[in-house]
Amino acid sequence: MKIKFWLLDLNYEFRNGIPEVWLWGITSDERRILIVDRRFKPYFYAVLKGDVNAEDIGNSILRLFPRNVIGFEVCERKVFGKNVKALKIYCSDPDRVDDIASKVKGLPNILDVYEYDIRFTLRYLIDNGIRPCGWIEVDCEPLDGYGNVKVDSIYLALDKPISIEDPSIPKLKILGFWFICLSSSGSPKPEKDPIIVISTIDGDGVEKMFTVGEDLSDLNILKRFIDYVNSYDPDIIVSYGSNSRLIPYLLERARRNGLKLCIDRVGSEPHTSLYGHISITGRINLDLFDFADEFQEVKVKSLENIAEYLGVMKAEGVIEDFEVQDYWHDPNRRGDLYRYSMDNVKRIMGVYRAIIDFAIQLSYLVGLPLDFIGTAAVGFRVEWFLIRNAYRFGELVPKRKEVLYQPYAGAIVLQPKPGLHENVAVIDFRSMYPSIMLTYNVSPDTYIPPEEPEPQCGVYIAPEVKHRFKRDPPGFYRDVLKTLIEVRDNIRSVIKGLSLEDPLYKVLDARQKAIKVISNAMYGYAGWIGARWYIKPVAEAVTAWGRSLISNTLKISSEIGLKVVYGDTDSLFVEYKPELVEKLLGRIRSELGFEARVDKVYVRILFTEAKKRYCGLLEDGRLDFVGLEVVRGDWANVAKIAQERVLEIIMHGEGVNKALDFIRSFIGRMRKGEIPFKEYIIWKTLTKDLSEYEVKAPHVEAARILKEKGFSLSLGDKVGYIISIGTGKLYERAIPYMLASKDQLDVEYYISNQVLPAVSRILEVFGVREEQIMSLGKTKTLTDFFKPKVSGKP
DNA sequence: GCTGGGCTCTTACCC
DNA sequence: ACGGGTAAGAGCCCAGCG
Repeated sequence: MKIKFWLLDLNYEFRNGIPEVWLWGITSDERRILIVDRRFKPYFYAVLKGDVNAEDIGNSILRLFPRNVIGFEVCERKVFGKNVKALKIYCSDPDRVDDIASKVKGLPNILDVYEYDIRFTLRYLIDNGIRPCGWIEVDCEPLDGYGNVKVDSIYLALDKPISIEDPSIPKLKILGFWFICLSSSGSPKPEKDPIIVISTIDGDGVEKMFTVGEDLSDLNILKRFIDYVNSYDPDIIVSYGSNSRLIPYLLERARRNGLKLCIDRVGSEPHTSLYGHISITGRINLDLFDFADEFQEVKVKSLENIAEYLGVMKAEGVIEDFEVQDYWHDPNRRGDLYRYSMDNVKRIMGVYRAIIDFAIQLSYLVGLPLDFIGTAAVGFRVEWFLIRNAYRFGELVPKRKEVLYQPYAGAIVLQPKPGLHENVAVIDFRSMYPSIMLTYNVSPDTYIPPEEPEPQCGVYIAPEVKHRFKRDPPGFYRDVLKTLIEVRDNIRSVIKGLSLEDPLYKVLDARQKAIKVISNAMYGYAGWIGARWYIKPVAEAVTAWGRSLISNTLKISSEIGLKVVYGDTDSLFVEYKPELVEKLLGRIRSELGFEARVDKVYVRILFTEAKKRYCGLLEDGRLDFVGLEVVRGDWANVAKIAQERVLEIIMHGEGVNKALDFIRSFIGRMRKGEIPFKEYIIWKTLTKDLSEYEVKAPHVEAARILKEKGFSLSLGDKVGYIISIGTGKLYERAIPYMLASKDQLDVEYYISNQVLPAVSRILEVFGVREEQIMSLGKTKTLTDFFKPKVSGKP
């Protein structure tokens, strides 16, 4: 019989000497099924020396490893674009492929071995051309003997699964959860601190809450939680921080209580996978924290901040770990704990709804299961996408090598013309780096090293660096990028015909966004020394062509008399004279062979002397803040608020005097203590282990204090601290914000080292020096603002 | 012993 | 554990100083 299903998750089991791939699926009539495929065998490639008899070598390998090697095929493949003769060597045990490959590598007439490090389940997906979060059809028959598996039906695959193009998504059963623990000091420790409330919400909005009694024994609530998960039987279990914190905590609490946390579909506990995330067999363990990086505007990546940013819920009523005991021991406030726990599940469900379409499409495009895709760093997302395409291209996947880091030149950034400019158009090249790779066939398999002769087809030569790339045939990157662009254009034209309410709209829009993300990350991948396909000249050539594009555009601008005020990498900021701008775009198209467009027009734009920092007023009255303190996460809010307000005043033409009035009154309010404590917190990331810091720094000292008090901190965490009154270095005066109070704040430090630098950076452009801001001396008049003078720099 | 200039370390941004 | 280019503050070092 033929079964069509949507692939949720997969794993493999080694049973009776046969590797079985288990495909967890959902059918269109919403049955949960398991398909077992015993037909797929693990393998690796051995590339042979040119003049040998492949059959003989294959047979000798068969004889050498009678139990482990079960067959071979002779085949033609490519290694960095060069044709090679290879043996595809099939093994019996997926876990021994690595080992056999390394032994085969040592045999005579073998040049090298490949693809022994591609995981079996991913190998299965790639070779069958099927994708997680996609529809699949397979010929199969019912299968018995898998009694402990919790699905509606189990089948044995009789043939290769086939991918079915169908963008629809079945109704998934979702369960969001959160819990709160009672710690006596610092962060809760699962070895001693019990869970006091577990809250859940399902996909239909049904809320459940499990609470402990006065005895603080969490045995019972863990049991009830486990039972509930199993009876609801979700496809996706979603939370925030599940991989690093929540599930490990639950596992340890269960263990302490003599329980097994059996919440998967085979009756076992969650386990850590090779990729570092926690796997719940047959379900998706979705950790929304893994997607927090997508929201660059949110600086402190807490659940409440992400949820607020996405418009789910205000970041209010938050109860921090160290405050839990106060609430618990106060009968009047215990309810607040329960409310907060449930609020967090509401936040989780809201964030889930905001990201799930994108996550599903990224999983589909890249081919990594939904629970890996979030955990995978950008480089690995690109890489798995490439590996899948390499198979199609006949290119063997190179192994990762240790490569020496060698920096290379990047993009051009122009010195901005400081001051206020009116009517400025931002011209940018559309997807500059991907376009360059496409146009000049820049790819690891088209690169011609200096010692090699020029091929028949001719070469493209990169400016400055002179790296050469074959004109033909299309390289691996060109092929992949071309497909991505075609698919994206296609989707965008389909979307245009859909109404916003059409369920397909959301799906397809998410898909085209996923494609864009991967396309734009290809250049970065190419220059990453950890990349399997890393070849420095590939990345170096891309930036060289980019620089020449920008400098040629500059030349054309000056030829046609269009003034340029700034530019960065793939953009030029020019005075907005529509006819001249059109002329420029036309010449870019005809003379340079690239597409550029007017990205936006600023009614007014302010540059300081610094690159990468400006503020622009858009036609609709909104302000763009770029690079300035306003958008940085490592300045106290007082500085950001003050700078933002000053820029509003200036950009809307209200004049320098009004800005000065504002600053003086703001500083006055700071001194009177009218600004809330939280606006003084400075957040900085711990980028290494505390012991590895070479110099003392405030956030590192604050982190040390926290650690001493029993708070757990790890790499990548943000530390919030304030600077307190006192003498000595800043790092001696830094106090973690949760241990500090308002009266300890060194307000004068914040005025002189946070607020004044942030606002004077702006006002300097108008000739206002920092000392003048505080003095009540003569200040500029309103008319001066319209004839801005640059401060007295050489 | 203190000061200030210059260098280094560190973080976070832009594209 | 995706690239290079850039700004900026605070720590740190040490020459120079009656």
